[in-house]
Amino acid sequence: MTKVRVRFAPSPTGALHIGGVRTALYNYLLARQTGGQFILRIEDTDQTRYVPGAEDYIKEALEWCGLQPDEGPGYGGGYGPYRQSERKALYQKYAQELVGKGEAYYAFDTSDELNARREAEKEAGNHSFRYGSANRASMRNSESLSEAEVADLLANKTPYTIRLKVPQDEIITIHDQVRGEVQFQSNELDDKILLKTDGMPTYHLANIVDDHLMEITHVIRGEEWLPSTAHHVLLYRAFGWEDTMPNFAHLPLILKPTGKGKLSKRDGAKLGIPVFPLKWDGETPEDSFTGFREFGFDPRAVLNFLAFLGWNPGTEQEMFSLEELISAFSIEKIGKAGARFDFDKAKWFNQQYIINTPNEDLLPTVKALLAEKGVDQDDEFLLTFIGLMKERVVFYGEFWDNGSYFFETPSSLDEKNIRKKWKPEKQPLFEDLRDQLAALNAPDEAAVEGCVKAFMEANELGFGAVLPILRLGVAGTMKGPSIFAVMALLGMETVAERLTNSFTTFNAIKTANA
RNA sequence: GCUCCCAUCGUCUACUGGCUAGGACACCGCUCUUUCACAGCGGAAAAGCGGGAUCGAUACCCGCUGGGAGUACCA
Repeated sequence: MTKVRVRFAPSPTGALHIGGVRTALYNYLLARQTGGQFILRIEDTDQTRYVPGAEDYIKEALEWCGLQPDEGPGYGGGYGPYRQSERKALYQKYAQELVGKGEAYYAFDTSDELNARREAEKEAGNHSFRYGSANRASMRNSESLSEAEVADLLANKTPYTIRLKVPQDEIITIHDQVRGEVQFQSNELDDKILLKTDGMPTYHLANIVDDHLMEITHVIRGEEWLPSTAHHVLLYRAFGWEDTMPNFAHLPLILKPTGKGKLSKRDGAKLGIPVFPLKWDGETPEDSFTGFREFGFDPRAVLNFLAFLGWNPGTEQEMFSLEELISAFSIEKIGKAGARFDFDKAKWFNQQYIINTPNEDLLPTVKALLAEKGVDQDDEFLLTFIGLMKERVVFYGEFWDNGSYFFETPSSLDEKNIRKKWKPEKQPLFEDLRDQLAALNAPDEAAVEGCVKAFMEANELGFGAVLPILRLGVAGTMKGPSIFAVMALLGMETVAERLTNSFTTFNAIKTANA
């Protein structure tokens, strides 16, 4: 396979959307698979939309996912700078080159004039006004004005844009690796602005210049770019770079979980699900969002989940490590239709990852998370705890949420079940069991089980009469791992103490309810 | 409005010009477990519609419908 150079080129206007992470992933996979380079380029040519911190967010998000760029701002590489704002002079030079070649021209129409024209056309019933070959001559530009007039306007520092001179009556064919051949009629295309009045390039110019200079071989990006690809092809042609034009692959969009349209940050807030990799602290609460990381996702699960949104290996395997994705990935297998964001599936992936990760590998994450809750337990205890809990956990945070009773007296009690199961008259019996357990010397799970079973037999009691009381008394809940294992880990001292206190509490609950 | 893209279970999807259209998530039931979960087993669940070409179409072509994107001195 030929070596590739691919780029992920986000705009630093806020938090990186999860769809962007998928785009980055696909680019990364292709680069790794071929021994090529994965490049991060920051497209910050719109100064009005620039958001401080967004670039750091993008990098942190990629790194959290394990998608380290080979080149990019802060990552080195011989094709820099990788921030478009630092390449301004370059774009101006290339824009001028195009004007010189007659492939682009100066346009002096102001935004206000253009808006007024659009309005007027609309009133006249023309809903699709565009600045293009059909009406270019009636606008104020170096195509319609005399050379002297243009020279004069330029000499007077009249603000201008540079527009691409789209040819007339041509069919532009693009070859998309996902969609096949797509054709556009050039008369439908407008003369896109390449250089804005502030001297900054638009996406179209900067993108083509950079992809060319950075020797990009494959452009893998969202489907929203498909319509403007015709312009991009025209640009390659205008520069005479057709022979090194990259391959295009336009990815299907990620759609809302329910309803119409593509996934938006509002869906996250509305449905209480993350749509960003990491949390984003905006200026206002409305502009602040949680991320998959904060939700308790393992980045491997996020990647695995995202990989399958719009791509499928064609086999029935679903769990893929990054390494496996690298070798299995292929552009040909990317789907064409938009994919709905299915949070349930994301949860399932996460659960699978947690279950299938060795306890030792889970330890650092779980330990850090418990430390925040003030837990200070030795690794041996924690490892057993993880083994007991991991198949009952979907998000990392649930190790604490569902297992805090391993570290402190249960804070909440399942009163409903206590009322149902607790028989005050049986208290002496359970005190007897408690004492028998307390007499055990550091028993393991089997020993605890043996003790309880012997007790049940001696008193002719069934599991249903004893186990729920033990569970409720020790953990406060009916849910959880084997009660024998829980007690063995907790130790008999703690067990006896909790049971003693629980009997009192149980009676209180009973009488309060009576 | 105009341009472009898309169309298999509720969701993500597989396969194929001829098969009971396969898997996964979610859902329902059973087993395991007197908890929860995991796991196993089973169930319900799909080719949008209409035309063609073909001996035969979910598959190829056309139209319709539906969905999506673009249409900025935003990316």
